[in-house]
Amino acid sequence: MSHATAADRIGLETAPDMSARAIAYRHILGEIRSGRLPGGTHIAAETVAQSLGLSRMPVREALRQLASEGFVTLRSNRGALVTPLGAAEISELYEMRAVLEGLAMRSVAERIDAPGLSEAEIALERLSRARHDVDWFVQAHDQFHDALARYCHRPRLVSEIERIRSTTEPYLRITLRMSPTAISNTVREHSDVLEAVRSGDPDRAERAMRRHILESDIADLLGEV
Amino acid sequence: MSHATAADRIGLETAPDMSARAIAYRHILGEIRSGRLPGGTHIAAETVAQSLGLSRMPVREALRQLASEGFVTLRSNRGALVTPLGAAEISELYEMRAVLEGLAMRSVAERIDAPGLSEAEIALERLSRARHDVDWFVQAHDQFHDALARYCHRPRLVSEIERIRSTTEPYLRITLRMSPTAISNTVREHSDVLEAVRSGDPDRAERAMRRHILESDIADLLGEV
DNA sequence: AGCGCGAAAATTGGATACACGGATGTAAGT
DNA sequence: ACTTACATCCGTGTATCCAATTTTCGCGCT
Repeated sequence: MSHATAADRIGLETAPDMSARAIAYRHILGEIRSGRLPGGTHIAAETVAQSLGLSRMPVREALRQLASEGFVTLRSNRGALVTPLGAAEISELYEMRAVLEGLAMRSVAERIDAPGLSEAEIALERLSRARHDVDWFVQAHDQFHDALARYCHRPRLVSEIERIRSTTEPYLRITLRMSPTAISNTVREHSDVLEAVRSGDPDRAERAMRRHILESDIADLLGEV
Repeated sequence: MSHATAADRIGLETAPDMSARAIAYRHILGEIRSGRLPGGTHIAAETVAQSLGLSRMPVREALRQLASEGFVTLRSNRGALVTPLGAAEISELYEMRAVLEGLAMRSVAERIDAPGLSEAEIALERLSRARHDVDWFVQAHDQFHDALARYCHRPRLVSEIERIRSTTEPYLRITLRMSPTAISNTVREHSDVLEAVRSGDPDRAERAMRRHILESDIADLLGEV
């Protein structure tokens, strides 16, 4: 594995001694999240195996895992397919993330400390510098949400939220490329959420996050892809 | 495959032409959900393969899938382990299910029709006949929740709810065996939920389901396992 | 007798090989 | 010329085989 894979480019750290399955998993997931493999694309296990220099087996297992996480769809005897999401499914995923991340903010509001708040503020700062850079925006956006969510002390909840956010990421990128002005409005939305969390009131923090995810400008635009 | 596997006993339908991977998946999941494989149990791929009359490969893929769904934990080069859940993790899963199933009830309240309501009533009727039969209770309980959830028209939300409920099922069984009287109280709780859904008010339906899952007698008992 | 080191056995991860099923292209018949 | 049936090919699903790592058991040492 000398050449850089897609995983490197989206910030997934790459350990030197990774299992072949993990290599395949990160590579394919990176290609999907970045949008280089659009919904509906057929993924041939053999092709991926050859381009990564390993056999079909770990690739198969990676695809199986990606399928159970919803990133790809397996049709029996017909291989894998990047799961295409329609407008209804995207809004379904946004609704799920809204209630889960709202739940997380309840305990985050009660637990977060100074380092956590300043990490969120740093991410917010980076968000405001994103301008028209989609990669920069997505990374800062993830950093903001992750920084807060981590403080809920609920590992399964956190990884579920991250999974859902990853699933909709390619469509977020498309939306941002089509409507670059949407980026600027989000800084205010996120600072409202941060303010609600800082207040320490669980109900207010939950409401703020739910509202942010469901009623943001971007959420409105996403349905139109 | 002549002998009955665990999957048969918990109501997973068994198609005659199932892939070896699907057979292994259903078998292991059935053993875990039923509680015959308690948390912490080591699952040897070779053993499972032999007892089902197939090779290790499809078993490995089944374990990989179960791992990505949280039922088992894989430690590299050290095989699979039935994921043991502590009190904190169980209540985390209950919280997640509460907000997700609450979300589902919002659109269920607006969409459900006469057949849906009567299916839920039939399940409620069966619940009231469960008495001390844990298997009967779990099946009727699943039927009630699934009958309602299906009407939200959000397939990912539904399967996520079912996955979480499956994950906590073995601990529910333990709790019920220890406190058989808990069963009788649940009929009233569920009929309250049904009433809220029948009212057609999304806010009321969501609140009722959230409250039911988080504050039921059983939820209180689960932490004590 | 207890602890530690080392070798053997078992088990997992990965690769190669084989069988089955679906898809495509060609040829024959209408 | 168009449709249909058959054969071939490509790709997936499963099994067997090999390598590597972990675990266990036995032996020697303190």
